[in-house]
Amino acid sequence: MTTKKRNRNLDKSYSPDNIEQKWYAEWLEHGLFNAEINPEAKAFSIVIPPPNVTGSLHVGHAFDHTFQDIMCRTKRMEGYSVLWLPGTDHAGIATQNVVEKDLAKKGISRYDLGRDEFVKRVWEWKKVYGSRIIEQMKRLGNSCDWRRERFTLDEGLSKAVRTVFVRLYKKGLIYKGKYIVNWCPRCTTAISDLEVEYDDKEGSFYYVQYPIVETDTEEKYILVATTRPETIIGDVAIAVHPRSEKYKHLIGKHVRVPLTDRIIPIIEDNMVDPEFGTGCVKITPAHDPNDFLVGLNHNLEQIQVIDSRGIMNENAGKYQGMTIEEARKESAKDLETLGLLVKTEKITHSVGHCQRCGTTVEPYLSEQWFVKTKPLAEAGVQAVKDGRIKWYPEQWEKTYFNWMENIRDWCISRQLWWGHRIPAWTCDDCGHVTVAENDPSECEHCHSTNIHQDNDVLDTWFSSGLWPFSTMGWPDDKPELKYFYPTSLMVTGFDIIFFWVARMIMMGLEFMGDVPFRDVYIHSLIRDEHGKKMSKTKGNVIDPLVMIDKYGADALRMTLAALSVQGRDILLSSTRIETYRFFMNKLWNASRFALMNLDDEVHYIDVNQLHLHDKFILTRTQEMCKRVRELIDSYDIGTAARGLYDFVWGDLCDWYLEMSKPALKGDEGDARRTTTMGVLEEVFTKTLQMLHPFIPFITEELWNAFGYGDEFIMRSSWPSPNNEYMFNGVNEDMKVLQDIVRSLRNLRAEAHVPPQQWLNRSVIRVHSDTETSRIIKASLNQICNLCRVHEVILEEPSSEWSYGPSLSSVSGDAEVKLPVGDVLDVPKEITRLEGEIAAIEKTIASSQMRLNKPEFVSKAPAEVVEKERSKVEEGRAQSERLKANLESLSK
RNA sequence: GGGCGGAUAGUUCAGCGGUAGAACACCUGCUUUACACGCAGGGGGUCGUAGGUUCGAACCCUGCUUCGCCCA
Repeated sequence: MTTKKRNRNLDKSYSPDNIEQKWYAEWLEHGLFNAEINPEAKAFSIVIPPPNVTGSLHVGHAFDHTFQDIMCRTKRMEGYSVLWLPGTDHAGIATQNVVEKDLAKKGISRYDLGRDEFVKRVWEWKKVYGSRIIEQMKRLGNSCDWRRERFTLDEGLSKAVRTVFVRLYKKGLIYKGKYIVNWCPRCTTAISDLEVEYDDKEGSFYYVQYPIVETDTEEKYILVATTRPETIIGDVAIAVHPRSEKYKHLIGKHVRVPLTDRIIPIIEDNMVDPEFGTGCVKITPAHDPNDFLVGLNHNLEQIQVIDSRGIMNENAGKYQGMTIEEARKESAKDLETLGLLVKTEKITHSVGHCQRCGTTVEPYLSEQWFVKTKPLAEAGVQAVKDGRIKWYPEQWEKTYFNWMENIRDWCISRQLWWGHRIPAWTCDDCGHVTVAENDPSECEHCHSTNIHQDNDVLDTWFSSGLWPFSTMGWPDDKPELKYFYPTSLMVTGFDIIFFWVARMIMMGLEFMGDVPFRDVYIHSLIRDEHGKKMSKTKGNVIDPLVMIDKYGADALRMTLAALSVQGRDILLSSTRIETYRFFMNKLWNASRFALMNLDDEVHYIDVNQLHLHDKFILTRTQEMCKRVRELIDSYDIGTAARGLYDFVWGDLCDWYLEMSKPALKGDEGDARRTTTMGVLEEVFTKTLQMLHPFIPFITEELWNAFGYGDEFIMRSSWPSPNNEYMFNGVNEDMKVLQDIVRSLRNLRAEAHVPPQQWLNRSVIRVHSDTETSRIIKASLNQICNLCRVHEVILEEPSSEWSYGPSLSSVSGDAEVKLPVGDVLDVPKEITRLEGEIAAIEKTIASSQMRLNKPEFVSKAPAEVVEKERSKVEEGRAQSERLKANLESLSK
């Protein structure tokens, strides 16, 4: 005989306080999150998308992490050796900005400190604040192997970054050059194309006349439209389309650049759209990416008039020292004075902004490092086409292909101090650039010791791209890499598909020779309850930590899991979380009920003692074990969570627990009581296990209360369906019973019988040779119990009616009646019956209409036709019975 | 300009070829011996629009309207 030490003194309502922290500490202490290389077991691994070290946990992380935690916990229970590898990234610009702002409060700039001292300060800052988000992740219940926590600027990861840089450089896939890049004048650094966000902004089109120098033309001016008059002083040409009827006779002539004395040519270039604006454009190679290319093709001068801080420079003449905005106004005014400004026109155009600080991005000519991405991208496309990587939902594959197939070179240098400094040293004597993994002491070409390291650091995403293998010790040959790489799954938001997912694929293929992950699950973003993006300025941010404090981590996790659907934004509100908080209490109380009715003995189920409702809940439990696992394995955690919610609240609490009460009280004898206890044990054990990945804390607590604490639920195996407890047809039979019960309860409510009042009897009239009759007969006591009547009488529909005035309704092929004596409100009951009859006849009519169509009968599947026929048949029988009742009332 | 996704009950969403569902909100009863963080019952939808395919369409196809996102 097995016994369990039960805790029958659970609080009347669930409170997550203490419980969550207590179990997290226990799990940690027992090393349950630790990933071990176990050749006997299959590996399952996820590397976490490293949050920004400056950040704090927002609800998007909470969602992302809940999803990963559910996967990891489930896989552990399924017997995999699971690695969930956590960490943070150094977020170059963001972190540098934060620390600079902090210093600014004390009136210090990073230049006052110098590079080394500043970087030291950032590290200090990181030490103090960088662990905040990690602590927050723990509150959510993340089962990460914290021993393996990594940071993109760690020694190991930095080594990986250098190795990759050097190898790509040697392969010719990294190069340095002077190009137009996106430049943030506030952050004073280059940024990649992806870090520019475009917004429609109000602006003006300035129509400016450029005086033609030659006198042999009919026109004296050529009219150019520009949004940026402040760059006119940097103009080096006017371009027209070679076949432009309007302008082709001007090709080769010259114009005088307004506001200057310079003379520039009118050139032809296919890039010009003759339909747009005035049909010709000014060329400013130093301040526009398109003009830059035109300038290269025509070998034009590059005149920079704006500096790295967005201030007009020494080439800008009288505008020197002005901001771009000021210079724009001022030059427009001057053009007007000169009579060269024909008109201005309001337009909306797309303007790029720095993703980090919102400042208008400037096209800026500077020396930068780039990755030649084409060859890497081709391999990345192939990996997905081959099926080595699968996207969930599949549609994202298209987005990925589209970007990868049109990829442009990636500007990887940043003019920052916080980050991986570019491992390139230029020789002051011979000019040769030495790129090396270890800091060189001399130029590899001329052996001069007069060398200096490049000042720039690498884009943070350069190091994030290596995350799936750099975190496992690459470039060293580590057993982790063999066992856990490629990782099983990447879970992240669609907003970083290009920034990160695509780059990990390229880097993984290039350096590991294999994909970084087999599956990539892309989820939507969390928005507020009105579908608005959460932002601090809008004040609609839902802080997951506040929600955890208020409702508990389990409630938040369950909410996020249940709301998750593929391919749609997730709208979250605190009332949503409240709903799932109530679910925790429901589960708590259901368990409390079970515990109050269990003794310390573990009772086994005597299959011969099972009633319909027992078989039903046992069968449903086994079905859930199979289904939930399948759903989780196919990443459909939303359906899984909602299914569990409905199962617990509906099948288990509303029906089974209510129906188990008589047996548990002993009303059905000892054998029934012990078997029912066995059923509770079976159902609760498995239910808690299935719920555990979603709501780990409360399930661990309840697992203990049930006395299973010799082993953590976290370490238990995913429950497997037991065929002995699966019974054919019980779900359908149960539905018949439930419909009868609902009909009777409905009659009670219609007659305003107070819920607690017991009625003497109800009568169910059904042919005794039917399934329905068999089902009801076997569950008479249950009907009494659920409908609060002392007696249920089963009789033939033809029997003479002898129970006086009563309410009646139909349920399937049964007629349910509730004798209520003289209190029957006859006119009201007549109206109700008429309504019920009308509803039934409507369904008969619609079925009949289908059956009347010969095509339906001949073409629809036989079972569908049969279903319609039986609907008509049953409907007619029902309506006849109700009509008879109606008639007897009307008398 | 190219691409993607959404439009279903008051609200937020499931359903995605065979009789419209849930949660919240609303209404009516309830101190029913697990739970008022609860129980029972109820009202509420011509499934954006116009066509098409089909015996049958919320579901498949096409156009349109509208909202959102990504890319250029």
